[in-house]
Amino acid sequence: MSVTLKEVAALAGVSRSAVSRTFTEGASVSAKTRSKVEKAAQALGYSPNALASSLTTGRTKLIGLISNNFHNPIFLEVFDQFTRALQERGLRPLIVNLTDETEPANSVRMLRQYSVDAAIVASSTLPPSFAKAFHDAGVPVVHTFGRSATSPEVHVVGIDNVECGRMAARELLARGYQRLGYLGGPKDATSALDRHRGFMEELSNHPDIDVTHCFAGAYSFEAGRAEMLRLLEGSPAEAYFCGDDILSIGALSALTDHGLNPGKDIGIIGLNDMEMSRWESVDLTTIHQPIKQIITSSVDLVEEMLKEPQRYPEARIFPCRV
Amino acid sequence: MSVTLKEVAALAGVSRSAVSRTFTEGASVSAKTRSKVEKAAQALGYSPNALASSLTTGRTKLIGLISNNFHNPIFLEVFDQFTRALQERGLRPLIVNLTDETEPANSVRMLRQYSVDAAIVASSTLPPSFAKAFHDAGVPVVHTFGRSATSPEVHVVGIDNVECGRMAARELLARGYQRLGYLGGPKDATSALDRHRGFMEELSNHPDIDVTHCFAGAYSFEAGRAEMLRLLEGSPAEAYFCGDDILSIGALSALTDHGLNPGKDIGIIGLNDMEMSRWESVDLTTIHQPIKQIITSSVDLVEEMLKEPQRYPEARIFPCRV
DNA sequence: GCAACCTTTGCAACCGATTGCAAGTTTCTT
DNA sequence: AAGAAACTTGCAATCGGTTGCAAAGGTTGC
Repeated sequence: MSVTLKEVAALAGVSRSAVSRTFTEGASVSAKTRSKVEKAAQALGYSPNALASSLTTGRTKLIGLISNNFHNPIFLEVFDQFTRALQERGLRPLIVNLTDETEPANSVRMLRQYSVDAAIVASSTLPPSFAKAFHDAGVPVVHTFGRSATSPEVHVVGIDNVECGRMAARELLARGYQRLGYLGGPKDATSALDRHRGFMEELSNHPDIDVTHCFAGAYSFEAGRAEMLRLLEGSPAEAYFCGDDILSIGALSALTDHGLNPGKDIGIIGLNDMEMSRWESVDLTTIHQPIKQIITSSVDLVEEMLKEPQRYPEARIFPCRV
Repeated sequence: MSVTLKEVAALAGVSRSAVSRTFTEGASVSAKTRSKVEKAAQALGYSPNALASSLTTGRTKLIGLISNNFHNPIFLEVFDQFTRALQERGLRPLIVNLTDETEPANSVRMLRQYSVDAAIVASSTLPPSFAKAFHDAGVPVVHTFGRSATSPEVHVVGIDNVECGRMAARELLARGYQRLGYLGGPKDATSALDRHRGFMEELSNHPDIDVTHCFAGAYSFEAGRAEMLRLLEGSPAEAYFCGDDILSIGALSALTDHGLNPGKDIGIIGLNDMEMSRWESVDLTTIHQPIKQIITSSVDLVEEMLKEPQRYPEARIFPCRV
């Protein structure tokens, strides 16, 4: 089917080792044989089989990219950045879609079958224990968008969600709102829980402020919208902090439908910096998460782990801004 | 590092072949040895190395998934569906992000290095020649969202974009508009060109209708919005057919900003059925593309090609509806 | 011109599996 | 109970590469 080392060696009139060495960085080959080999390889259209060589070298350059978040539009950008960052470094992303699956066992087995060099868990709705399962199986792992505090067992790259919650609280206070609300989603996202915690923490210093909370049924436009509509039936707060931009957009849509003016009648502050939030003519106030840096840093970390697998777990936390 | 066949064989007290056969569908092993092997494998936590076996079997179950479309939100769903459909069938997606890259040579080489069993080119902005490069290199390929007409050389799965253009024209005519416009994007998307052609074709039967066209600078919200704003400066048509929903949404936003009421003051018809189009309180009329079926069918086709590589190229075209 | 050294090269073993073949077992016929 | 047929099993070669080792070749110094 495809051209092999042997055929190139035969054509070039050298041994198989010579061919192998020509394509190996830093191996000992004379200029003369190298050029003979290169000519032969060119003629036959040869390129080395990465999988076969991985057998002896123990490196596949395959990186498992694992996520369960295929609905939040922000993740399209996440995948874009990840795939590009990986391929720029000569690594290949092997995707695992975890929708409807929370058990790590399967993914771990699959990725070990393909001998990935490392895995990236990109999700805030997967528990730290999930990432740890890879670590325990001997697969170097980075948990991107993970929570730092409770898992010093694996590398984590992300933001300080508690601090983001505080920021949101401070921002709304600064704008003079008196009755605040938190609009969150399902409790399985550790990130949103942390944001909630930070929000409450900050407000506990202001006993005069009235604060309520409520939770939508999912992290989705529909759920955010439905929840806000429900709130509008009763007596809503003056401003809400939404656990995620996708909820914010839903909530905004509900406000508009009710003829309310977001930012004037009811304040909304989101988090994630979705491209869409800039689209809306009413510009949503949002807390910016430096996605690009987070991802670059995650991939850096992966590369470092390839060199030094036993590296001590590290948390890289990036600051956010309103 | 990880457990190998040999160790399992040693523990179970059988030959390596016996172990290999217990993990191979339809191989000849007695119940007794099978159970011995399974027990040993269990104890050691063994699972076969897919890459090593690919060496002899010639099958990796790796499928290249190639796209350059990481900005249109509809593609998050596309990736979701593709990755799930592939993994349900025991295949693994190896992603290639083609942003800023139009030369097939690199991707072809890379995917051959990893001996992918097949490739899926998922994009309407990549030329048929791109997909053909894989075919020529001996890699079975399916071009999803490709154009059927001019490339009987590779398998194509998608919709009839010309017919979609006609549908849009008929729909707008049925609503009684007299002055119609086409709002397209850059000319590199064959899909949008075909839609344009169908639109014009249909209208050529109605010489009494006034038709204009214009092109936005990109397939993006911003570009659609900017172009519509520009149109509103002059004397816009009564209704527009947009080459893609993302343009439609941008255009809608422009209308709203001008205090116009989409659907009443100016009609807009889009194409792609973005989730977002349902979000807008003003519901955008859009031509629905059966994404899920298209993808399932693409993956079916990939599977069939694995069995029968020389299969004659086929175009699978799905109907759309308004 | 010779010894000591460094570079280049091929041999052969190995990575982790699969598989054709032939020998050994078991089961079925008659 | 003997022979045929069917099933199991291990050996050894193979897939496409890599790499330690030792021999061969080339330099250098004296």
